[in-house]
Amino acid sequence: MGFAPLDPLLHNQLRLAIMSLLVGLESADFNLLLEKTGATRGNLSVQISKLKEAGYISVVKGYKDNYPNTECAITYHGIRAFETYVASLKPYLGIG
Amino acid sequence: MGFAPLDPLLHNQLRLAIMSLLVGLESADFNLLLEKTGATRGNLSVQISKLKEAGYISVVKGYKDNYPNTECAITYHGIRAFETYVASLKPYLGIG
DNA sequence: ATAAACATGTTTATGTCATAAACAATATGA
DNA sequence: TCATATTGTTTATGACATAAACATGTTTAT
Repeated sequence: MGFAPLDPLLHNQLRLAIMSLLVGLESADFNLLLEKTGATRGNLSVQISKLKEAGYISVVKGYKDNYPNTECAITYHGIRAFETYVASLKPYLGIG
Repeated sequence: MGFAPLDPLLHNQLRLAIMSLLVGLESADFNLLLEKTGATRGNLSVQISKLKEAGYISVVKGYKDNYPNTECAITYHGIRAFETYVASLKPYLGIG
């Protein structure tokens, strides 16, 4: 029942929300994440970059209806990290 | 299933560990928290101060075996905040 | 008795990070 | 063509987490 270290990348409200959404979706574009998380565009852009940098999500830039479109999806590595984070966090919360 | 804001004071590994320990104990002194959390003294001191400042814990300074001793206990307000935090976090984790 | 080592915390300094504001590029509509 | 909207990126800054340095007193060794 010790306290395991928490992945700093996931221990952040916005990044965690992004990951939480992506584990339940095939993929999500920038605007969907924007709407679901309530973040600002700037912040969302930065945090997507960090998650991509870590290999937790894949990011594909394309176009949709003539406009730029950024499509995000969680990777296998990201799923593993998310699950590990959740498991590590539980003892802190008195769960499990 | 929206993402509620997370209490920034509790969304920190060390402060959360402190609170997690205190909800399960009558009280704990500085050294016990030090040992159980694995934190440095400086960091522990700072985070205890912040939790006290917020009224989440009470801090009583006394002496034990001739040495300074800092005894911490969670307050009712702290318990409420912790429970709220846990409840708010669950949707992020896909729990409940 | 004095110095060295130990015990318990606090304060300060600094590098990192989260965030919003400013910017860029393109598209659409009047 | 000018203004406005859409989609995102870059930058600037203020807050924060952390460790190092410091302060105060105690015990032990000599």
